Amino acid sequence: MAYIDDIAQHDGQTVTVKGWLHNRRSSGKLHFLTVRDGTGFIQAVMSKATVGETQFAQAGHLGQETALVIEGAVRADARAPGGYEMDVTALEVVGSATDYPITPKSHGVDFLLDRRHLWIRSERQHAVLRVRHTVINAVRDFFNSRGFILADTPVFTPAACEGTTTLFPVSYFDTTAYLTQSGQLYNEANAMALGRVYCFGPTFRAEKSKTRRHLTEFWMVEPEMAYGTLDDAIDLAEALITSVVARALDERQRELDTLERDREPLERVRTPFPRVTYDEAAQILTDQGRPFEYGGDFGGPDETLLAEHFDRPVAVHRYPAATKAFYMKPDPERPDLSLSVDILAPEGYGEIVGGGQRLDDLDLLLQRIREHELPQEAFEWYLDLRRYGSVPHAGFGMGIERVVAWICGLEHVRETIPYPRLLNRLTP
RNA sequence: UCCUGAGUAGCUCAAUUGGCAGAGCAUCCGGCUGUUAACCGGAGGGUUGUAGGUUCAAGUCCUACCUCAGGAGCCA
Repeated sequence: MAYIDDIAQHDGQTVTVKGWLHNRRSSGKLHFLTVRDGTGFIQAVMSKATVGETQFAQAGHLGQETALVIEGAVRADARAPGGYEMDVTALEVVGSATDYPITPKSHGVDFLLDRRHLWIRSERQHAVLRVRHTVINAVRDFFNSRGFILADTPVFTPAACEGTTTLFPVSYFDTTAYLTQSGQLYNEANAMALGRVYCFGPTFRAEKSKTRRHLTEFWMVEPEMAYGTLDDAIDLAEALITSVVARALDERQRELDTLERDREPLERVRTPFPRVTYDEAAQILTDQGRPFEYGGDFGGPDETLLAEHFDRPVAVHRYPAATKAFYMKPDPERPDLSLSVDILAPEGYGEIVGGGQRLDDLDLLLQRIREHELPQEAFEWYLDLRRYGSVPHAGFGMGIERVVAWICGLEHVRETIPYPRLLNRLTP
C-alpha cells in the first residue's frame, strides 16, 4: 500500500495504490490509466501482454471515477506527467462509475457548482484546497507561536448587535438569534481576560453581494491584543500576511504550478508594507483622475487602483470615523478620523484585512451607541469591559477566502472553500 | 434592489437577412504497443429556459416571467 504523493520512495518496488480512475487513454495493446488517490495523480500503464486478454478488455471499459485498486511496479519515466508511472500487474474494481458528469473538457460555472461535491475531485480544486489547508495552518501556527490564545466566539448571537440588515436570523427556541458576522465584541472580552487572543471560525453576512470577492459564509481569523495600539495591529497584520504567503510558497509549489500562478508578485510580499493614510489614498485617487467623494469608503475599483500603486499589500489607515463601526477609537489628533486600518491585497483582490484600535472610554462609547441608535441594554456586557479595568486594545479580521484566492490567483473566491455559500446558492 | 449580458444534444459552443437543427467532447461499436484534455472510423442522442404574440415560415423578431453570469451599493 502506497500513497501517490510519496511514490518516489517506492521506485523499483511493486506497490498497491487505492484510488479512482481520473482519465483513460488507449493505444491498441496498452491502456494509460491516470489514477488519483487524494494525495496525487499517477499514470498507470497496463499492457495486454502482462494482464491478459480478459482483464485488458475489461479495463478498456472502465468509466471515469471508477474506484479501483491497482498493483504494479513503480518506475521513473520522463514520459509520465508526474515523473513516475506504474506498470500494472493487477487491477480490482471497488466501485463502478458510469457517465461521470464532469468530463475532461471545459464546463460552465453553474454546472460545476451544482456538482461541487464532484468538482472537488479535479486537479485544480485539489490544488486550491491544499493551499487553503496550508493557509489555515500557517495562520494558526503564527498566532500559537506568538503567545496568542485561541478563544473562539459564539456563532449564535443575540438580537440587535450591529444592526440586523446583514444578519441571518435563525429560530432559537422562543426567540430569534443571529448568525455571527464577526467575533469582534466577544474577542475584546477575551483579550481583557487572556491578554492576546484570536478566534477563527465561520462568519455570516446576508449581504446581497454578487461579486468575485463575496460569500455569505466565510472564514475569518480575528486577533485582539490588550494594551495594543493601531500601529501594533498593523505590525501584526503585516507579519501575519508575510508569514502566510511565505509558507504557501514554500509548501505548495506544485499546487501553485498546477494553478499556473505567477509566483513573482507573491515573492515580493515582505515587510514593511507601504502605509498611507486615508487622506493620502484619497489624494492618489484624485491624482489618477478618479471621481471620488472625500469622506466615503473606497469602492472595489478604487481599491484596485490604489493597490496598483504598490508592489505589495498596502495598509490604508485613519478612515473617517463616519465610515467605520461604532467601536472604533477616534484619532486623538483628528477626532473626525478613526484609528482604523484596511490592508488591500495586490492584483485587485481587495480588502483582506480590516481592523484598528477600539474605543476604550466608557462615556464616548455610550455616546457612540446612542448616535448609532443601538439598544444600550444589549451592550451592557460589552460596556462592562470599559467599567472594569479598561485598557487600549486593538485587533483585526482577515478573510481566509480572499487570502486564498489572492495566493492562488483565482478569478473568484467561490473556489477557495469546499462548499461555497453564495447569494443564490445553498446546495450542495 | 439596480445596471449589463447569456440561456440550443449529457457538457462546451455554432447556426449568415426570419428559410432543412450542426460540430467537438462524453456514451456505445470498431482500429491502433507510449498516450499526455491521445488519435482514426462509425452509431445513437433535440419540446432551442417557460408562457404568450407577430409571420406563409421563429433558435433568430416582440411582451412577460424564470434561471445563471459579471458589476454597483455593502463588506473580509
